[in-house]
Amino acid sequence: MDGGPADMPNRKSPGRPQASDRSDGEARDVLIRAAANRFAAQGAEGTSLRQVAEDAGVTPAMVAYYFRDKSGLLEAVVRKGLGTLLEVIDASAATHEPGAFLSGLVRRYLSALAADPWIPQILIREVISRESPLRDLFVEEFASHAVSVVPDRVLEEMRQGMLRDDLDHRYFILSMLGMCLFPFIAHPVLGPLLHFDVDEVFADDYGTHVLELIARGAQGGAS
Amino acid sequence: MDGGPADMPNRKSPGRPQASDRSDGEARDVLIRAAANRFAAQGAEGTSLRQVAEDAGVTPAMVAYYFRDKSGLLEAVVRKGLGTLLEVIDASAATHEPGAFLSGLVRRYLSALAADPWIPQILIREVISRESPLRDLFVEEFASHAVSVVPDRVLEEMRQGMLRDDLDHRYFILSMLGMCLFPFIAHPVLGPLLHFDVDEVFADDYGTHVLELIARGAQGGAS
DNA sequence: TGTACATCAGTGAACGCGCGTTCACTGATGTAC
DNA sequence: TGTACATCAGTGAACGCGCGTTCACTGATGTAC
Repeated sequence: MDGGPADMPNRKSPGRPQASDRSDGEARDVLIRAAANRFAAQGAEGTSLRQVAEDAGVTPAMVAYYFRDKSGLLEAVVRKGLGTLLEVIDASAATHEPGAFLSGLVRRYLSALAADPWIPQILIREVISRESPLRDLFVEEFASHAVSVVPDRVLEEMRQGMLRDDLDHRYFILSMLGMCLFPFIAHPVLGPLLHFDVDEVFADDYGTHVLELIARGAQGGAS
Repeated sequence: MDGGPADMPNRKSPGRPQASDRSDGEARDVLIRAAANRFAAQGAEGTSLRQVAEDAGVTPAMVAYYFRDKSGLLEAVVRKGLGTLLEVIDASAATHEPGAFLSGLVRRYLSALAADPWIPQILIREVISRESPLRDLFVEEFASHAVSVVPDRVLEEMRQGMLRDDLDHRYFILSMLGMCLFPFIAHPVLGPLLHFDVDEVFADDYGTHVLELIARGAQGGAS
């Protein structure tokens, strides 16, 4: 019955695994992906490291090994999400065609969120609304850069006449962010009720809606 | 030193309290208010019943006494918030002046959220995005009613020519909800960065911004 | 109008479970001589 | 080219703390006779 050292198909066994056993991603990345999905679905406090570890196919002790503790794991997840969003901002800022910044940003933003819906969910639930060390990370690593780029470009589009110059740009940014983020957060409950799904097609259609709303407003001919 | 039965200024003592001791609100209401604030600031899972009880000036056992368990307390908090929002919808729906429904709804909505910022924070974090029994409560007690009223009135305003009839009303509702809710959720982190506060004055100014965005769009003369 | 009793609004100590975290090991891999 | 050793990637059992929850009580209040 004991066919030798290679008769266990499962990976779980003490000692350093053979290099051939290590599947595609390293344990560290697998943990981050598993944690991102769990944290988005259940909240970080509602998720146990045992759950995350089981999803990732490793032992909970691995969290301490790679991330020191649970908060380190959450921080790694958040850093990954913020990195994605920073790329979106910088890619949009690279365009200097007049009036193309805002529309490019909206489309890239929605597309990125549709690809990784855990990003807005975790940012809203674990970072933006909670007072925590992650808040500082968010401000230092992301918001300060975003705030130094986006409002300037919005004001520039106002000066170029692409946007009304009597807009309060702070309110405008708030409403843009709200429009773009909300569908991804509300999707679990409003998706079935309003019949929408968050995928690449939705990102495209909804982006068109948002940009048209900016361009023409929503009011009909009877103004 | 022992001056008799009335020498303890603090309330904590075994036995039923004297009627005169019972301060304004009953313990049940005090617990709901304390829980609403804590849950909004730290999340429900990040809040212990001992914290809530201490804020309310009672014993954690009181949660079981009035609400059976922690989930019952959260449910009571959510019911209270949904009740407030239902009143807002019904008050707005009572107006039958053409075109006044949507603007009235936005203004009342923002005003109600400014008065009780814990409502959007708890709805987003504990109800809307999480799969839980609260989701069903939300759908049955609130969303089904809201969905039976709001889209019809929006479609009516489209027919009356107040709104463009080529709008996708589902996307329109999503973007309106996002614009109205987001500032209250993001306020803890974006408030200091964008210099805004969520109070009655903000509700008024921001409401004007949102309604103008709907009415005219954001685009300048160079369209 | 007294009195006995049920009820009501709460206390406070204790329990047990699940969680994050720790720690002593293990066996494969890379490296110096 | 061997061999000894440090390192690396991971296991798995155990620990202790804090949490939600339970339970036996307590003393004021309302009520029936």
